[in-house]
Amino acid sequence: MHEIIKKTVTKNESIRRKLTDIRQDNLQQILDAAENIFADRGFRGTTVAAIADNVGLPKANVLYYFKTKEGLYKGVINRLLTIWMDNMNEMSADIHPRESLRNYIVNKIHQSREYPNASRIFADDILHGVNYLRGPLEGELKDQFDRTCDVFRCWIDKQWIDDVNPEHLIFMLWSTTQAYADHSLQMSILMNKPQLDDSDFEQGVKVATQVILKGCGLSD
Amino acid sequence: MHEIIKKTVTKNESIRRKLTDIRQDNLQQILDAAENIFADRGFRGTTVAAIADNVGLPKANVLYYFKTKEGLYKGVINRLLTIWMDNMNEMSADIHPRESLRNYIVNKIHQSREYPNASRIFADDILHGVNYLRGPLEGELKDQFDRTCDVFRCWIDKQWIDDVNPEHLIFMLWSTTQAYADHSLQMSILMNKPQLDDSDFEQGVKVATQVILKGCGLSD
DNA sequence: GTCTATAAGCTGATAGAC
DNA sequence: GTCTATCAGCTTATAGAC
Repeated sequence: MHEIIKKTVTKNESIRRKLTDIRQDNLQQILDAAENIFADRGFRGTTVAAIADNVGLPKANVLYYFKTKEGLYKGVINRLLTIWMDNMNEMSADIHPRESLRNYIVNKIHQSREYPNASRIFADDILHGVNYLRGPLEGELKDQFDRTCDVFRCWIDKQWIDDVNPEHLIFMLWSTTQAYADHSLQMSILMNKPQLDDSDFEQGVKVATQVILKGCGLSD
Repeated sequence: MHEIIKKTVTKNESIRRKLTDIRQDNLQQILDAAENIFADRGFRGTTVAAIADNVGLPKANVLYYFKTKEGLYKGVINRLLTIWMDNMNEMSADIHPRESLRNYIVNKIHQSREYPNASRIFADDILHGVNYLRGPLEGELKDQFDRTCDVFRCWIDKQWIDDVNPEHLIFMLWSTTQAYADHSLQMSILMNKPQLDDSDFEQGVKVATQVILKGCGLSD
């Protein structure tokens, strides 16, 4: 009898485990497809049907998992924010900006190349009325922003860099580096290329570090 | 008899003139409304009905003037491109970059403030699949881009500025200055303000000129 | 959990009276 | 030239059989 009970329990758990796996797998696949399509066509330009087709699932199934299109969009944004924050190598007041600032730029442009969806979806959210980023921007992103400003002020106090307004220096760093995701199409057209390649990203890193480091008073 | 004929002609012309005025006036109003709404919600997020409501005209009337939503969008883009190109103070190889480059930055940020719609609609067009800018980008905009690159190369040859890759320097100038239109919402949220004010645009100009001029090897 | 069928509403565009 | 009425198609979302 013990055996039977045990077996039954094991079997039930095994089934539950399997269903959980399917669920996790579907959630993952839906989020992946949604991320790509939202990045490509924006929130309003994306249809649930397009996402479902991309995963190979019926539309109703997608809506079973996420209930609404907005919910799915929020799911995508939240997942991207996690990666975004985790990958973010924050700058430190103790490490000299010559390395710290250079590292930050290299990292941000690398991120624009490897995860362009994040930058593009965020850009679309800010550009238009959707604005689901308002919450995070007022919370965790603002905290990070404030901390980075403090680091810059520290560097200025120590006279490691020139007296440059920290807030606007960050805006400059962000727009310059994120352009390699958001404006990559424009760049490639103007440079007569089908798309940006290794050398373009290299040049981008080179110009951004060269100009911003020297512009902040850091000699080569 | 001469008098009668003359009078009739005059009256017809007067009527035609008046109708032409109404036509021009309506076209203008529709384009104005469309520009604002396209800038706010993107191409796909904009409805013809919203534009018509904004002008106070029936939807069918708007479509009488522009036939299709795409046509209206193209009309808006073309009008913005004209302003964009006209307002563009191109840089000159003869004028020293200390003035020329500073002027360019001041002008671009001013434009981001005064005509944010242009920057936002262009950003949306590049960010998503719409891409009606591809034509101009391959034509007149590319010509201007190439000319500016040549000016930079000239400055480098004369050793007026450091050896900075001209293409990517322009990308940096554009993204930094246009951020004051495209990312103004993000900026204001992070700085705890309802919207950007005079001092923010001043600081933006200051930081951009300070960092980019010095970063290109131009001493204060 | 999955999927077909369908509701309910909106969108671009047109026909046709004035 | 203007506007009402309306169409055909698509969109989000749900009901209900399996």
